[in-house]
Amino acid sequence: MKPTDRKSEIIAIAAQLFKEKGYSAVTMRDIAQAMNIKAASLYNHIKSKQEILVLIIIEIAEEFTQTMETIVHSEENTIQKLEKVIQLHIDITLRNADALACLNNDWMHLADAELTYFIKMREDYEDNFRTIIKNGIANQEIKNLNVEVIIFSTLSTLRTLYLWYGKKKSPNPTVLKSNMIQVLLNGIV
Amino acid sequence: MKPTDRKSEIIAIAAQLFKEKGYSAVTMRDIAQAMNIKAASLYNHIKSKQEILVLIIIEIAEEFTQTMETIVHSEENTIQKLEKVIQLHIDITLRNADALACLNNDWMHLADAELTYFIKMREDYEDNFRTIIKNGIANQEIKNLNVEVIIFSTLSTLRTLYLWYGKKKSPNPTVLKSNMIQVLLNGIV
DNA sequence: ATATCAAACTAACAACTGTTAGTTTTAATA
DNA sequence: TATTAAAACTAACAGTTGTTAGTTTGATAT
Repeated sequence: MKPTDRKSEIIAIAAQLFKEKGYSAVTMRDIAQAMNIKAASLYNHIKSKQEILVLIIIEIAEEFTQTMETIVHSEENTIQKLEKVIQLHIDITLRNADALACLNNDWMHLADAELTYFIKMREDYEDNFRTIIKNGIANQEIKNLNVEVIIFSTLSTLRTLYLWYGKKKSPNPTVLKSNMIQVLLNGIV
Repeated sequence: MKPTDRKSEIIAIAAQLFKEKGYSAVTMRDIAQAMNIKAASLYNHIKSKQEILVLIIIEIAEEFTQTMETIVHSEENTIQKLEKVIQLHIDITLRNADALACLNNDWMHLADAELTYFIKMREDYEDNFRTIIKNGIANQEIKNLNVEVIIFSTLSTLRTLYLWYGKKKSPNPTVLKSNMIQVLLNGIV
């Protein structure tokens, strides 16, 4: 479970702290203290605080973007595609909830090229999601409701999974997935 | 639209800035600049930066808590109660999206008594929501799915409404409400 | 015209921020 | 044992932070 090299360790601990208090509220001295070293020592491993944020966010954003790309262009039907999207979010949440929290809350503190890049990926992701839903409606696999409402209610839930997972009352991954599919696709009534 | 007194004006502008960058990343000088005054002048109207946060968050949290209390103890059936909850979130989102964003993202920067108070209100709110769902399942008004999954998928969507409202593609409030009820209660498939 | 008072201002503070430079420690290798 | 390189350290920097003290401005009421 423990990261092998020191740099990964810094990134993991930083993500954890960012999740709790947000990027701006966490100081380099906070991160250092959590590792039982001094702040200056961090710079033997990383270039800047900003670099930590980039390393936390971009990799995971790329995984979302690329997997979504694959799903959209697959030959499956709409329901199967949506199940794959749900699976994607659950997988990443289980693997790295801290980084996901950071991506959700602190992306706006990215700078320059990385900020632009991130926004582009997010737009692409949502556009691909929109395509799936629109095709589903056209095929009558999905009810003819407002597309934006469908997208945002589904994505809101999937994006904030990290907030709920790990709580006492949250179910195990398998139950979570099947229930999530039920709730998001078929409703609760 | 413009707040009558200067203090409300500060709170409104602060909420707007907090929404964009988060509490910690916004400085008193940022807030002052947005009002075309100097940072020190803010202290003629407010006690501290922390007080601004409290004023933004607590009032709105109390409204959620109290209205939810009323809904739970009403004589309506489960579906009607859930519709009222959806209505509550939409109403507050439309009236004060900035404060809602702040409540969602910056509550952890509350301190001492207010932090405790806020967490208590949030727990009460979720407990009441849980009660509604459990009763609904017992009455067979709601499918017998995992209660926590139902709660968190619904609440996630309602809580992050502020992220979506105001975007070009978002529908008008009436359409939003009816579609939201459809999607959250009856599903999309 | 004078007094009043809210609300702006200037100047400054002590603490904290990210970061750099240069030095010492630690542990593995030759 | 001596050498080396990674990774820790101390000390300090320049800029920013929330906040206070004391002063000036400008409009309103006397």
